[in-house]
Amino acid sequence: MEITLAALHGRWTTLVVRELLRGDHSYSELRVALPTLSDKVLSDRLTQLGEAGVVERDRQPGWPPRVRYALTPRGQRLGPVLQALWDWGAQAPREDGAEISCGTSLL
Amino acid sequence: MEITLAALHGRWTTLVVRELLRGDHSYSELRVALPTLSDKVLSDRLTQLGEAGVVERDRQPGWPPRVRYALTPRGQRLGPVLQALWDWGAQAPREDGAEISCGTSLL
DNA sequence: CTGTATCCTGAACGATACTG
DNA sequence: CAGTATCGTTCAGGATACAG
Repeated sequence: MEITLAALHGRWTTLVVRELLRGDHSYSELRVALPTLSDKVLSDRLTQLGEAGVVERDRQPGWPPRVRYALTPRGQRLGPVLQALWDWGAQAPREDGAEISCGTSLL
Repeated sequence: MEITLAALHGRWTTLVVRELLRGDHSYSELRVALPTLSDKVLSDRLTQLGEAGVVERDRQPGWPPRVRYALTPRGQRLGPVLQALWDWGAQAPREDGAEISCGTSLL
């Protein structure tokens, strides 16, 4: 559990993972999708996630430089985890019973 | 999802919740079960979790003061969430396939 | 017993500017 | 395009002492 929390450490990490769950992205695509993150933080998170074995960096030769970020198999398995986080947050306001009916997905 | 992460905010929050998933506890029982937390942090987490509607504080009259902390129904529903975090962390080291066979539980 | 008050440190965050 | 460097701010966390 500590491992997971360490991998997801940081306020924005889950958002980055969520974005990559939809498919791989370039750096600028991530920047557009997550405008609240500064360059530094986005870079930090990508590095951290790389070290955690969650994302893979694919640098393509040529000019201009193109880099694609994709989830590793291990990263893909974070899908259910994020879904669990999402679900609890979505149903949390209700005291008990009577959950939100539709099967909302985070994707 | 932000709601969930806000509720679980802090390095030690999940450990407090995990402890309370086993049943309600007094303050001193929590302190013994979680020796790594300073008084301040434990108090902070309990207050935060109270405001998040996850734990309930039950102050009993008389002397010496006795207080019991218990999860609300909403807090109980964090069980599967923590389990998801636990599971990912437990299987993460393996690249793919061949998971840890036993159905380890965090409780 | 059950906490709160205070002070301190280190880490995350955010903005901006700059490099390969 | 894809980042890194630097700097200042903010905030969680740890230790200790004190209070209801």
